[in-house]
Amino acid sequence: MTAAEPIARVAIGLNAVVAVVDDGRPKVLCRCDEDGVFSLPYGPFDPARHRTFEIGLREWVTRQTQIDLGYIEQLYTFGDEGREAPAAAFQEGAGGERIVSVGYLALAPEPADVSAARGQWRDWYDFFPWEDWRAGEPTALSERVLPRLAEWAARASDEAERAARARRIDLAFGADGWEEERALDRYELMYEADLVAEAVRDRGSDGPARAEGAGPAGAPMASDHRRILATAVGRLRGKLKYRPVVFRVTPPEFTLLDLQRRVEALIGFSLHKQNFRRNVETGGFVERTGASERPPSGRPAAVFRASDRVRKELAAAGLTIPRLRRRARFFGDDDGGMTDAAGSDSATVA
Amino acid sequence: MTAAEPIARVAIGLNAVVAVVDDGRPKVLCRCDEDGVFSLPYGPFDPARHRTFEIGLREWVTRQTQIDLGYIEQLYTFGDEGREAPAAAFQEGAGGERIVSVGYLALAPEPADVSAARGQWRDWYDFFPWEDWRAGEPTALSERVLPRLAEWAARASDEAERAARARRIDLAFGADGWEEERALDRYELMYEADLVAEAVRDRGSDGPARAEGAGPAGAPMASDHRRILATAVGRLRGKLKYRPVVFRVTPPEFTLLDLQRRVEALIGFSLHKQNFRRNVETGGFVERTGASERPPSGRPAAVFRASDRVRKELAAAGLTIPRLRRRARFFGDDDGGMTDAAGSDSATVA
DNA sequence: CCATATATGCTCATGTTGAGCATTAGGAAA
DNA sequence: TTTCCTAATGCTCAACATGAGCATATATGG
Repeated sequence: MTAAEPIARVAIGLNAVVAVVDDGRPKVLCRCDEDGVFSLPYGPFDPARHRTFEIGLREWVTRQTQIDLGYIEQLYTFGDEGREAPAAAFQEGAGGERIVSVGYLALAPEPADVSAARGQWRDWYDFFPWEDWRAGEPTALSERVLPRLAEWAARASDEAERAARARRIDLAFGADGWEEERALDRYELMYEADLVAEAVRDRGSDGPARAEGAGPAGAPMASDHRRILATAVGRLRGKLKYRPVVFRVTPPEFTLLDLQRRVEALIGFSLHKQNFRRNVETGGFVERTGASERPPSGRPAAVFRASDRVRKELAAAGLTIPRLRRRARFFGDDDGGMTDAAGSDSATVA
Repeated sequence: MTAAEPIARVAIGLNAVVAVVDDGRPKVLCRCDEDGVFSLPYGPFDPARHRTFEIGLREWVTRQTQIDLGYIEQLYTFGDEGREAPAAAFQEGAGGERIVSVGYLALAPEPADVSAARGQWRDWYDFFPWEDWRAGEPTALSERVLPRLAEWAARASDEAERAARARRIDLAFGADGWEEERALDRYELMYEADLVAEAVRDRGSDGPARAEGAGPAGAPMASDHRRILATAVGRLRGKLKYRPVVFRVTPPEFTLLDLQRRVEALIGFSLHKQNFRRNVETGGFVERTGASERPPSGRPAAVFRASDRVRKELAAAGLTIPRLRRRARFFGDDDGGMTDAAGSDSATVA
């Protein structure tokens, strides 16, 4: 009741997942340290200098990569012990102490040149090979990941735990259908099952991950950055379906196929071309510029841009990007399943 | 590049929005201080004692209200200056310094008795009268809130700002259809426009809010708690449509009308009874117990419970609640509008 | 038995979705 | 030029989902 306790202060780290689609691939801005370990741009939050997290984040990213962030959105705040420590070395004088990470997602229409700043744009599927279903189910998934998860479930101490593990695997890895937004669940499960290198690193456990490198378990990242990246992947995938965020990773003018490829890159699976076009056009998201573009071969494609309405909405800085009325369905979808969504989260544009 | 700066430490506050539906009304657990100001249960996060935020949060809530939280989910982390300070008095020795609030949403099937702990279950529409459309558009909205927002827009210094304000009002307050999930956007806009008492308090500005009390602008709360509550309302409303979360605010057995009323209470508008039933039944979310219940008058209603599938899913503690495949629509909805959603966010059950 | 209040069953027009066929328009090869 | 090849585009269709509302069933209280 009486809330008088000595207050512990905590160091807060700001992490950015800066995503673009380049050459048909979803890429994320990374830095690569001396040991070849990738990390996200990050830095400590200093309340004395920054009125908001976002201001601090923008400053850190600019300082580390020379990039000015446009659209950004808060993802999640990670506060659990043992996930951030090993590589959270940005701090001097914070050794061993808890660091809370606030993750952000930023989107940009193209990869800026970051070579001067030791930056790199990495295909995010390097970190999550099992998430890319554009060419069908990834072989790494069925041949390596799932069997190992099954072993992990089997290793459970008792039957109840075994069943619980099996159920979680089914849910995350889609026993009844792959759900692309579950990227975080999948990564977390693999972490728990010691299938990713970070788990071995953090827990000193000795799993199959040690020998893998960037194989079926994907490339590891510093600290809890891969977890933050997985959060970003899942969040962006969810959002793509309900918000015109694609236009944040798209140049002002584009063909519908280009647009589709960007969506596919992020969402991780392929779409029916004609239906995609119908959806986008009849939905009033795009409008023709009148120009057309000749592909290397084939009929020229009409060039589009985001519709006036969408552009207005994207310009509504500091306010959540809008949607129109969505009929309420309770509480699931067509398959009788349930989908994952969240309420309004805010986003800002520099 | 070199990340060596002295690291500032920050106090972190954990805030819980504990929601139930009681007697057809959505209620939130509050504490009421000496001055009659409501606040959410909260307390500082102490990394030395709590391995995770959630553990800390559960402890605080239990200590303050004797309640053991079940399902909880992280909402958002608020770090901006000037929103938390005035009433964030839980700390001794943190005076004036920045406090970061991590907000959580908790759901329970019924209101526990919290009278002994100075707790109260308050109808959340006391705080957001404009959010309850169950009986049609709230008069407070059209008669008081909207006109004042229009005045605020008109007061803008220049035309560009005026247009921007008008656009934001349209988006948040649904010029083309009310979107129930936008609760946070609406509250934030009202805060910016000095329509809510907290704005006056925080900024010392002198708006119409001062004279309102809990009138059309709703009852104020301590610190930034009302903002956190608005976040919770929006998030829960969004989630209700895609996840079987209703069953977290529902007793094990219920009639379909009871279920519907709970959804309506949270979502803030009324539903077509037969269609709701069709949706819930054909979706396989519920199953009949065989029993029936006699209402005060009228035909007895069949008693249902959450289906086996739903119960299993709800039991998947520590993992995001599942959904089945949702067909990808890009990137909007039927009306050609765009909807708000987010990716996977995790939730745990005690 | 009648009036009243729900619960519950069903129908219907409309709109959406997933698939796929057919046609069109450039460049390149024959 | 004519023929191929490759995409872009236009359209059709069946299955299903959604929003509304009519009709019936089963209680309770005169």
